[in-house]
Amino acid sequence: MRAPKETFSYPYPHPAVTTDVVVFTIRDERLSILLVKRANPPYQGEWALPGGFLAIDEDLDACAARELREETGISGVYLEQLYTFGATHRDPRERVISVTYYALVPQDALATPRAASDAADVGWHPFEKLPELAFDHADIIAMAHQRLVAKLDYSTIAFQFMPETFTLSELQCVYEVLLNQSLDKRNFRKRILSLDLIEETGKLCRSGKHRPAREYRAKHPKRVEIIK
Amino acid sequence: MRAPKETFSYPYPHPAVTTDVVVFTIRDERLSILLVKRANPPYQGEWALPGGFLAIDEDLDACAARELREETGISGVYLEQLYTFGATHRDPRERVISVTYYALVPQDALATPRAASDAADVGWHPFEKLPELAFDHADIIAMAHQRLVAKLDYSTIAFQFMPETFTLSELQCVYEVLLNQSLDKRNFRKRILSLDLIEETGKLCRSGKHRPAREYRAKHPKRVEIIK
DNA sequence: TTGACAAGGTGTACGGATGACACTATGTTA
DNA sequence: TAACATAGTGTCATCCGTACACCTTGTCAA
Repeated sequence: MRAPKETFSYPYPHPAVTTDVVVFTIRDERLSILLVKRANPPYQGEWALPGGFLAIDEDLDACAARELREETGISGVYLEQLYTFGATHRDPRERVISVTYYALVPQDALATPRAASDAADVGWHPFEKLPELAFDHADIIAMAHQRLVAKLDYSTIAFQFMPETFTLSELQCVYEVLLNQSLDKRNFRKRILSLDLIEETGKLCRSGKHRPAREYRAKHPKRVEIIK
Repeated sequence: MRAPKETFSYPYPHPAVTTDVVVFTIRDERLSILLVKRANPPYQGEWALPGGFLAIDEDLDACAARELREETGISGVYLEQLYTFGATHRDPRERVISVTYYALVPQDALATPRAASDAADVGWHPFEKLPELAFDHADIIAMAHQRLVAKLDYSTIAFQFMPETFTLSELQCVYEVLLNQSLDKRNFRKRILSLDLIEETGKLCRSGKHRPAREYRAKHPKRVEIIK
């Protein structure tokens, strides 16, 4: 991918620029984060966020999307710039500025992510018990989580965790996991339906030995609306 | 400042990294932004945001604060990272990633800013009638304004526009300018005082031929609290 | 001295939104 | 056909946001 044949010179020192992505999903009713095990130094063998160096002719958003796709096989998901981390010694190799993003992956996404060449392993880790992380990636995750929870309050960002169709109970479960508290079923339904942003598909969702639930879909699945 | 004696070489191309700062204040009951007129190409003679290149051993926040101080003489003000702009051809010279910040300057700050060596001029411009701007700086300002207005709703960020002591009418005026609408005096006072984040100094503020107003100060002037 | 001026400072009542709360409905399975 | 497990539904009390008008007080000029 990066095969040096020449060198690139500048009259002033330049930092390297990377993008790193905090990928959230909800698995088994737990908020989880996708991590890759580093195959090479520094921090060889430790878990880190997917990410990598910006190509010189590539937009930042494109770089984040590409790294995500290359390192985990995930694409087409919600991706938003988070913050830029640039402390002077956050990478022992050279000065590195990391433009960080966060991504939200729907629950069902059959994303058993595959490891890329420069990763020894890839896997989902529950947010509540993350391993030790390389670089300042624990700080990045903390900020991403903060942003995600804040956005629950004033946007429909949680819909990005849902598959194309879903039931109200499933949606409520996502909110409960993210907020880490249980919600009243009637109030929850009242509030969500009053937004007028989801509609019934007309189908029922059968699962288990009990009454089937109505199936819904987002009217604009890709859109994150600001509410209230 | 940047006197090249040698060159710096890397096995892969590196972008340049800059910080740019959107400096807001309120002057004459108008939201205003500090711009510098560029003394050198590209965009020579056009207005731009204060900012400049990141030193290789300098933190991002420090770079923004330094550029602000060097180019305008302003320091010690509220400064927060906004967003990172990195479109591939936003600077004609080379690939440049701009980590942008916004700053809030108190009303009274006797900041008649002084022009630095690489600026032909420095001055405040009303947000409502900005000149043509260099690079993608108009986009940066638009995003900063959006962030600022959003934060009014759920934080005490507006206090950062106030001098050390101020009256409730002055504070209300700041909110009215930022929200671009008039507010009810009683409701405004009720809401602000109920936060319990400002206190009376005990002094009165005389100005004009009318009843003097009580003077207040923020209990924690440097802190921006999240409210509600 | 006094009266006009101009902004400072104060309370109440209404309506909508939010939060608490419990039972019936329906498909599955044994 | 009965037990089970989740789906689905409405009301009432409380709180919060908003609308609204008059008295107070220092200044200044007549």
